[in-house]
Amino acid sequence: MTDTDASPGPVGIVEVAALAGVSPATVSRALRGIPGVSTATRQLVQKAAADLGYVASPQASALARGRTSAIGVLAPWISRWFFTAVIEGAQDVVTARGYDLLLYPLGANAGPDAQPVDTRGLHKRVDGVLGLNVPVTMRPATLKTLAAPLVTVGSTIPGVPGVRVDDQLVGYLAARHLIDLGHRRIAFLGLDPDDMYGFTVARDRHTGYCRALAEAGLPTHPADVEITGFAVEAGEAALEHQLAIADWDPAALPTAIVAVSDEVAMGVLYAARHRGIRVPQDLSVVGVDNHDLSHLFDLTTVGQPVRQQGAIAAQMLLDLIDGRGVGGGEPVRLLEPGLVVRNTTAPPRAH
Amino acid sequence: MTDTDASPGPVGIVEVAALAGVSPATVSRALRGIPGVSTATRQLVQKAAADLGYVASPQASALARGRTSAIGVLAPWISRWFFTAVIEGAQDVVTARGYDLLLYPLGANAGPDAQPVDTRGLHKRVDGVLGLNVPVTMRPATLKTLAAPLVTVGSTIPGVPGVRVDDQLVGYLAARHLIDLGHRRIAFLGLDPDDMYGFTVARDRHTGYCRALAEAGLPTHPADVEITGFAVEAGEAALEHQLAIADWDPAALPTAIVAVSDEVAMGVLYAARHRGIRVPQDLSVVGVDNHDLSHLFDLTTVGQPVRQQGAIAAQMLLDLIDGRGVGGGEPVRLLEPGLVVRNTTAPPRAH
DNA sequence: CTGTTAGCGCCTTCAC
DNA sequence: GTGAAGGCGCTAACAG
Repeated sequence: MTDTDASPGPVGIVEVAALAGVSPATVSRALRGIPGVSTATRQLVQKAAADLGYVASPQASALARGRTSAIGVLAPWISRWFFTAVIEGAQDVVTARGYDLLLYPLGANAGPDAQPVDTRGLHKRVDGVLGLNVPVTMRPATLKTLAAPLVTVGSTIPGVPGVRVDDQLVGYLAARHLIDLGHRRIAFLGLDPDDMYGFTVARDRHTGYCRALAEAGLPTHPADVEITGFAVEAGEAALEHQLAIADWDPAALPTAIVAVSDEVAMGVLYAARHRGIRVPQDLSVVGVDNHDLSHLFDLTTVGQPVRQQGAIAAQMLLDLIDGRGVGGGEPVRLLEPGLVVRNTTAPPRAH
Repeated sequence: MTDTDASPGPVGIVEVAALAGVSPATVSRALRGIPGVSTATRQLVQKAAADLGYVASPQASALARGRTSAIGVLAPWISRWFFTAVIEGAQDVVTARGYDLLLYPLGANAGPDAQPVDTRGLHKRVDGVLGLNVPVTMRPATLKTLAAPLVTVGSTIPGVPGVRVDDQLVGYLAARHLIDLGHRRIAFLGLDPDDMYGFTVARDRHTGYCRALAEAGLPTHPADVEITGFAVEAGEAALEHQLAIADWDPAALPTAIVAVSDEVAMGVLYAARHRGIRVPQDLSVVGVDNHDLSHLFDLTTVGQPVRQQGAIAAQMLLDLIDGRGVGGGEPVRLLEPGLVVRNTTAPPRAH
């Protein structure tokens, strides 16, 4: 395995061709595993390429083939654990197939007054797009001008293939767990700020929560449902707000809380601790995600396979790019969530 | 602002040229803000381009200019908070300058028996590389074949420009804070697994810690320094190990701990809680980073400006790419860490 | 100030 | 099974 190229000039396909004593066309064919090249020639070329340390220019290749060998990740931002975990899952798959991953964080553009994302020309950069909780503001016209296959992870867009966890089941499992423990007044902290992102996630989880309550014959109290988004701070604020509504009497709080994400749950735990509310004795809390750090809080949560969603979505996207439709079935793959019981849930205090 | 292009065929530079009644070359010049185009013509072209929804093909442009307008991020992995925060900081800067960000996680290749990273051809994909805690295994020959400007963040490579926090000062501030509180036996949990990554980070922080102890005339006890890496689990394990060494007698533990990262500190806090060791009454803990979630643990920590490091590094890299050397001075920018006192540190128990 | 002429490096018809 | 020619879409160097 020779690993040096002392050649000063950049090595292109012609250099390899010269060394191997064949034409550039043959080099191209040989190196890409295209049939119609004798085994002997192929090996000869491969050796020459290796000796020279040749790697085809992605730009030139892209220009000639009309393919970029890159896929883009569209996400509101990336510093939330969920997104990076999905990206890692996707990365493995696309890398193995020779694709690069481009980051397109929407940043400020994910907010309520987001500009319609300019996706024109995106298809010139990437062969496909992975949309992580793509905001509603993207849908109207921009998606049409995207002109590249799109697969979503998390929040779903009608008519667009995607991967997500069964969010209604998520909400159901969380609420059901609390009901089974004996709770009868359960809050849901986690509706989306009005149309902020257009996530279907929060709404679906709320729906599942409502179903569990209904099944158990429990009433739903409007004040027990809060709009939070997914951030830690929102969880803190929501518990404070609940306290305020309860006239600062902890005993008047719901006895249990379903948080839309582990981050929100962490915020709730934090606020509870600082208010002297004991978890789980005074208040039970369930999160969602099984965040990498959730075990540090002994947080009971409804886990979802995050990296796996990224991997599956990437696979679907690559298949789409290759013309293979999403493997004959539903366009949206639903994964199963699973309850992870730790220590932030317990039966309610006896009155 | 017309925003539709009903034209079926893809619009290229010639279409725009035709509509504007000029040559492709003029379109190219006008759209890229190159001087030597009359204001009238420029506006004409811009209007035509807008009407057609034209965006130049990055590949074609790259091929013609010999520039990719992309920069690569080389990192062990991305799901650690530090890395994503750095990336976000960098993203803003590069995006504003029209560059894309490519992800090159080293993945399994970051481990002790990592393959020398294959960076040949990387320069064909990107104009520059941002190295986040690039492992030692990359240094030998691979860096030479990189053939593209490199700027590091975090761990430094001799002779390579970079941005990092003053890690010795980090270690010093953490230890000094504990000393000032009255602690006399302070552990350091955080040396790197032997040469695993070749980070300079851990070593430097340890050096600062030693200096603070020496200044205070305190002895350093070898058993009080542990190899952990940067992960949560390592923090848990390290405290368990400390307990084992102390024959499971909490009173025989050091009274304070400097953890190399907030994640390690979180692990320590978790283990302490489960062992009934009270923080900060029985044990003080200081972390490093000021992680987004560290306030949830009331964690005292030595904060560093993470996103800012990403932004500065990106700026340096772009300057390097543009031929402007790193603005006349040290090749490595040192940022100041700052102690953030919360509630995991207190004076030691009186004997 | 603007147009014309050559490529950038590779891939893909077509011939052989 | 292999080679020769043309072009992917844009930009840079030279004219004018």
